[in-house]
Amino acid sequence: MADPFYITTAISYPNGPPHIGHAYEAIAADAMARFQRAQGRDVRFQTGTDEHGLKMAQAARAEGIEPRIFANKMSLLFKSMCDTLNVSYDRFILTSEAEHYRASQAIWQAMEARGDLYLGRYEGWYSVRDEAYYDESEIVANEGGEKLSPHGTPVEWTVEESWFFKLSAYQQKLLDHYSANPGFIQPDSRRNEVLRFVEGGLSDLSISRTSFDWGVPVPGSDGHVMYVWLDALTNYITGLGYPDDTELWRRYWPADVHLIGKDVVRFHAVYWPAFLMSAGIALPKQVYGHGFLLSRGEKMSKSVGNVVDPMVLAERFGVDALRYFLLREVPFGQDGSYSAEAIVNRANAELANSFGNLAQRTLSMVVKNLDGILPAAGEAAEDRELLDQVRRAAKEEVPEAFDRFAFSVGIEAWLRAVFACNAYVDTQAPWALRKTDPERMAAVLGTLVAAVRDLTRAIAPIIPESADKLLSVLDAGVGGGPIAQPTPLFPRLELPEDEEAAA
RNA sequence: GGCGGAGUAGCUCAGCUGGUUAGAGCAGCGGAAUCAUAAUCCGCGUGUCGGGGGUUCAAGUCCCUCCUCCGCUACCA
Repeated sequence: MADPFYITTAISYPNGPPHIGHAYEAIAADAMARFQRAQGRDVRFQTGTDEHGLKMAQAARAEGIEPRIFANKMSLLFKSMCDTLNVSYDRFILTSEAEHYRASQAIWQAMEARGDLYLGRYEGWYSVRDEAYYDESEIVANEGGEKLSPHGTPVEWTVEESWFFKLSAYQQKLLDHYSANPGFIQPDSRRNEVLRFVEGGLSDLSISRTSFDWGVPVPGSDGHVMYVWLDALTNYITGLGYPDDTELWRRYWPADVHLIGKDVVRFHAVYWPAFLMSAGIALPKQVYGHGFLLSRGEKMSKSVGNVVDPMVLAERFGVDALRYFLLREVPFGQDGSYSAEAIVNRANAELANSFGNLAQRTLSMVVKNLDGILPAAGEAAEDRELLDQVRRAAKEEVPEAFDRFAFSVGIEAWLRAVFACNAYVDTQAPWALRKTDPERMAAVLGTLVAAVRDLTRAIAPIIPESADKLLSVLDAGVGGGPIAQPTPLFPRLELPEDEEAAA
């Protein structure tokens, strides 16, 4: 049986609709999942939403509905985003599901049985109106000397009973794990930050709350619900059937990679492995913290009004153009910049003009001059040379890069091969051969067909819909039957009027 | 404050353990071609490699220092 590969995204916090960052992570994880499937791995891919915690409870209250109703409603937006973007998840998990409660309580009890949990007191500046604790550094005083939260609400020093996890006991174990598994946290820049953080010492972690009740109840401790991150992280094993000894569990745990944003690296690279060690569960093989997408170089925020709705982009530019852009433009792991004109430029130059047009001109000539019958690849030196180059890109360079999340690197290698094909077309000039040497023309077109097929398969994880469309045309000709007159794969995009003004 | 990263052509960036005339893509300019979504191909890049100092036969590439930006983290008020 094929080698298993379990990949997860972080679960999204749906206190608002999905933004481009959620789409980015889902698309990257999907590209990896599709790539690994194409490599023959037995892939399990999980994503979902994280619905507990104070902010969700507050957002629900603002809409005047129950947290659970609100959560389910918002979660649907994320699921439908994934569906629209062709994100091929096997499991879309909701942390409000009953089985997730069971899994979260089970891991709690396993940690408790280890002796790592104790009841203590959590103290801090608490705002009754916000139902939230604020750090000392966030507190400001007004003219009367009254302490205020960042939102201007009064705060008071509050002491609350809370369960704690002995995170401090895991400092050395974590450091040992990091050094024994250098690839555990990627990229290296994130790894170094985590190392320094852990080396600096770990405090015990407050893992329950009594100030609100929208969460997983702590077993045997009325009034306490679990700290939202404890239950959120548990989603990765809930989805495999934990705590039951299921087939999924035996097959896919430990996960191959948790793909997450750089903002939540600490939760995944410090807290989660410590929880798992405590519960006696194997650790995931890798935590990969990707970068953020910036809007024209600036952080997206609701107040600036530059938050981008991925569904609008997909509608405007096409799902594959969007997927391609996000993975092509930004070196994965780093922050990157997005803009409408950048999408249009990439999609037009690389997808429509270079690759789409290569397929179009090739297939058009096959239909027009060979009655749509796919010819065999040529045997001349220049034919072999081209195919060698294409195959080196498609079967070595692209997979090597994709395997380590270096999507932009792989796509660049792919593009160089596409350029080589276009140069080959111009050099060979099959339209001239049509009159002088029809056999040679067929050999040239056959070479191109073979090249296009390899290139399409290589890029399929990035642009699955378009790749499938093209491959189905090519496959139709495999039995010797004629292929139909092709239609352009990628429309040339126009920059929308309002974006032109903004540019 | 501490730790880390970055500052290279108009733009985005490559440049590994120091070594031939510092590179790529995009944009721009010139030319060719006309099969194709006016889509392609070929040619053209003298930039104080952030500033200053130093080590070396030789430094974007090492050392010191200064400036700017970013990330993680600490702390004071």
